[in-house]
Amino acid sequence: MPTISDQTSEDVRDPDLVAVQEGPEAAGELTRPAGLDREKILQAAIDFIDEQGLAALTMRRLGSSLGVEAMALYRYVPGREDLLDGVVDRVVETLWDDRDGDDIQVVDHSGWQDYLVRLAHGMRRIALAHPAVFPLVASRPPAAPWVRPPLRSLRLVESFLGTLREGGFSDQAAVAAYRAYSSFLLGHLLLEVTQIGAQVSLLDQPEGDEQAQRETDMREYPNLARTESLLGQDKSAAEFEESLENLLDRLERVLHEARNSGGDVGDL
Amino acid sequence: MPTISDQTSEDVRDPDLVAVQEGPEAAGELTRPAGLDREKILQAAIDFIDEQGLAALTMRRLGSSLGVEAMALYRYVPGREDLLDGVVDRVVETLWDDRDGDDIQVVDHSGWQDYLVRLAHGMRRIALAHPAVFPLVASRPPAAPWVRPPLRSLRLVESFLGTLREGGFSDQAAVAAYRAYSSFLLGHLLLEVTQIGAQVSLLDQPEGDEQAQRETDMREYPNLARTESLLGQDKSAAEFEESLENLLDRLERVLHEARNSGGDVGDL
DNA sequence: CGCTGTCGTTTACGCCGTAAACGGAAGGGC
DNA sequence: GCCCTTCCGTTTACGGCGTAAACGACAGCG
Repeated sequence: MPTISDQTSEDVRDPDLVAVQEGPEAAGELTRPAGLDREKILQAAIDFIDEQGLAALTMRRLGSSLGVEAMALYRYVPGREDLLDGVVDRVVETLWDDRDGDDIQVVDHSGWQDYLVRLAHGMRRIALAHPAVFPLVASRPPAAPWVRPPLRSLRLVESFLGTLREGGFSDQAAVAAYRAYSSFLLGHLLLEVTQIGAQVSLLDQPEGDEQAQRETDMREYPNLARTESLLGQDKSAAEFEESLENLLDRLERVLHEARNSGGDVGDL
Repeated sequence: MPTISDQTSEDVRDPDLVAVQEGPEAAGELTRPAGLDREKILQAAIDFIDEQGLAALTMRRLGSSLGVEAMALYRYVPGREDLLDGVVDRVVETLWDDRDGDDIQVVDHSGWQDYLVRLAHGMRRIALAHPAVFPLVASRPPAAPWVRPPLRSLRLVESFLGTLREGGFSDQAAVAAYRAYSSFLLGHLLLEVTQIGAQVSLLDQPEGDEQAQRETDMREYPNLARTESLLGQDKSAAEFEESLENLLDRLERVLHEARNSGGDVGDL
């Protein structure tokens, strides 16, 4: 499907120009995706995963979603694996596009706590915006062993460490905080998007006799049966804030203890 | 490699019985993998992933690792996806085989704190024993939306909730603890096995001129450059204990506050 | 006009998951 | 002994995958 009918703005233009199929640079960059480039392909891949899921993404299908044969993609992308890496990079980079994103890169924050809160909210926004892409962000092998998902870029880790240093953390404490923080973020966000995916996939196959089967299942699990409605509730947002605050408290405690007792700045 | 040489106990047996290729039930279940069954296939898949990685696992290769054509597997396993589900189940079930595993299912513990510590150590043992399988444990869609990886079985969640109830938690607090605990476990363990994988994969391609390239990279990242050796250190075990203790402290605080102030047992 | 470089297409290959038909041995009733 | 069913691994086959390589078509430029 090459972008619905035959276009609107083009039909008005000079006939001979239209006849030669429209040069790629004419009419700005808001035309249809006729001319390929790497960014357009990556964005199309992100959209595709958001809509059809990661498993459905193949080079052939991605190509045809761009109105092009699969092999055309290989002029801009070395292969499927590199495409996925590019998708991850591009998604993570949207962190800087955020209203809060600007503040993250600016050196002058309202303190490291503010920075960590903004960063956490930014990553959560990304995860929720692309729940089907986030597992990729979480599990693709990082550039270096110490680049921990979901904080997947050197630039980001650099700003993280710099901010904590300015906040009074020693190098050791900053690194320890980086690790604790990334564990928290990854665990919470991955579970949150997994839950979204599971809820969606359960709607597909309602099954006929779930009632009888469930009761026999639940007979052996009284605690599950009793708390089922509680377990089903989604309080992700509140739990996220709670866990985040707890982590900040913990970091603050470490920081103050280190200040008061001089010596060992400790491993958090 | 069909379990070293040709066996010991079989060679002693009556020749004509041995000649007819050995019936599947004879000589116990410790014979070579001649007769297939679902458990043998799942174990072979786990071994295969541990050795060659998840991406290398195909039905054809798994078959030939068992000395059999790919299609033979389909008599015991409905398809590849179900095979992977089976792998996850089987790996998680080894939790009960542990020395501590026995204690986990026994009702009478030395308190819920002890239970949570044993459970955490048990899951960590599994993750480290099968680092290439663990991402599967982390990311496969769970049976129900509220079954949160890596605590992937109803039985496990049931015993978790039951233990906390016995420890004095309200249903709400127990469920909240379950969520906080699974987030912590998933985040920490997934990052720990990712790091293992990354270190291994970096050894494959040492590259010639990494020195010059790294320095140009690092010029823009002073905090990274300064803390590089710290970032490279692996203190996963200590951090795991630290985070776990912190989580237990937090839960304990919630529990006591709820006891003293009666009313709202809160969301942790 | 023809040369050259750019970019999408065509063709082809080997591997994948798996449906379906097949063959041959095991075991049980006559 | 025989045959017949049942079990279980193999063979064959199909469509889809990632991607290497050859192939036009067309734009810009001499």
